[in-house]
Amino acid sequence: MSDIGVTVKKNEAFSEWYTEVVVKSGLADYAPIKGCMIIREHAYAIWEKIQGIINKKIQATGHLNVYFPMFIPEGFLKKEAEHFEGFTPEVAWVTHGGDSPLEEKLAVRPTSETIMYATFAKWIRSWRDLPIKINQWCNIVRWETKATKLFLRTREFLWQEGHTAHATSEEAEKEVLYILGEYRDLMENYLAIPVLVGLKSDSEKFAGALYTMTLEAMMPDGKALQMGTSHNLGQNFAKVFDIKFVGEDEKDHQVWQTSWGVTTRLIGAVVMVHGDDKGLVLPPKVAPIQVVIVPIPYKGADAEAISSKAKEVAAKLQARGISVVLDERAEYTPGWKFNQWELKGVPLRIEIGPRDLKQQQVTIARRDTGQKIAVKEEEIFATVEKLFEDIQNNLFEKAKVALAEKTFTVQNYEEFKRIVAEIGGFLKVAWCGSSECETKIKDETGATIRVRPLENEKPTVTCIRCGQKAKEMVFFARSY
RNA sequence: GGGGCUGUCGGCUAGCUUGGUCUAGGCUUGUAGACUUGGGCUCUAUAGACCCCGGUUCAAAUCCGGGCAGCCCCA
Repeated sequence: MSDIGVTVKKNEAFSEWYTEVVVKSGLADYAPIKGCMIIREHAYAIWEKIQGIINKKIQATGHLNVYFPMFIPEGFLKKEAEHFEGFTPEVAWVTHGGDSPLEEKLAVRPTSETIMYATFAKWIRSWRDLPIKINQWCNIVRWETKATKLFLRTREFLWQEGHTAHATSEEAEKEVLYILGEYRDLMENYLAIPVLVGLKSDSEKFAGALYTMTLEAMMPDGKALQMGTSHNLGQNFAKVFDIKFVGEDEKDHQVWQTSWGVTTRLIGAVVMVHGDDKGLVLPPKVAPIQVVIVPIPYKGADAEAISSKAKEVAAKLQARGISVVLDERAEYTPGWKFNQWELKGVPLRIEIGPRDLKQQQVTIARRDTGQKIAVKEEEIFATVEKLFEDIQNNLFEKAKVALAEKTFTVQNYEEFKRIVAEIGGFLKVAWCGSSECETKIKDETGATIRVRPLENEKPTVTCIRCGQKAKEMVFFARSY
């Protein structure tokens, strides 16, 4: 284990800073397989927090967890042409069992629509079987050929994928928006990361979907990060997998479907958005360890009394549902511990030393601001709760400011190019709606349409690229 | 997709340009002990490395080729 802290500054060498923080804080490690990562204890604990939040949300609305095989027969993938075309370049194939070649090669799932929907066709016969609302937590393999980056782009990652089938188009549409709303709540109110929400353009939508809704965040280096997607699949898969039911009208109908997911990439976003030169900064709502208590047992001080006070405080906080670590390791100095827990992003640190004991108080330090305050013993819990709220809000507010600072409205293509090249960020522009302009802008600047916002305002100017009549205002950015 | 850079103890690195006292040095870390503890204490002892394959050469960490891996920049 390396115990040396972060050696580069976030605003000087962002990419290296990110890698250092991820590795040194114990979130992840490089795996001995190219493009793959080891998700370590700390990151997995954050992932479990995210799982808890999502499970609670979706289970409250009748979605249940399942598990489907990770192998998908080639024939399944091929059924929906656009889907197959979209995913086949990065599918990992299983071709042999032991030494014997398989009759039909198997894809290691790049996503599970096809294997699930082949099964839906068996499960669904009547309108009474609908809706189907399932979700699975699993790993996904997409054999990236581009440079990989811890959490943001790896060949294998973890996600949840929700899949639903409905009797009507309206129901499916409602589901897509419902999930979008819950994702937004997760990202903004738990991860403290503001997002732009809206539609993907046709060239960026999910392969096989009618349309894709997306949530996009802005990273400090000016690149956008797709945080989650919710797809309306329409009847595209229902047609090819023949998923039909007899309706109340006694006629055959095809189902309407949705799928939606978020991945471990969210953890990378938290690192990038909130982290600082000392390491991680975790929002209290998703911090696996919310409070660390560091006793300061001076020589000659009553170490026994300090230790028992620390235990007492820890127990009281734990009893109220707060996740606490009491760091009584004698072999490390307090200063060393401060640095280590700061690297790991623990939101609050409570110091208890002789001075505190004498005055029946503790010292509480905030991770986000570094501010230290003395708190009377009887006020510890209330103060901790209050500080959690403050930190959670502070992180979100800071991220909102950062997003606003990196959002530009431009009407001139030269200025557009300059901002993309020099600053990055989201560029709000008028767009004619043609994929030609979209492609040209991508080729000329590297920026793509990240979001077509839901609450669309009518453009008052012409298309940024072609100067023709504009259809809508969209957000361009370069992205991860 | 294109270009560039880099691989040395667990981590960070010196050495490489100009092959030879390199028997590979330092810091950090690990282990044992002592001393300490309000911001990465100090001391002692000890452990630990030239990415892999091939080539050139009397001689390779150093030069050449290939592989693998990582990073950066551009699209």
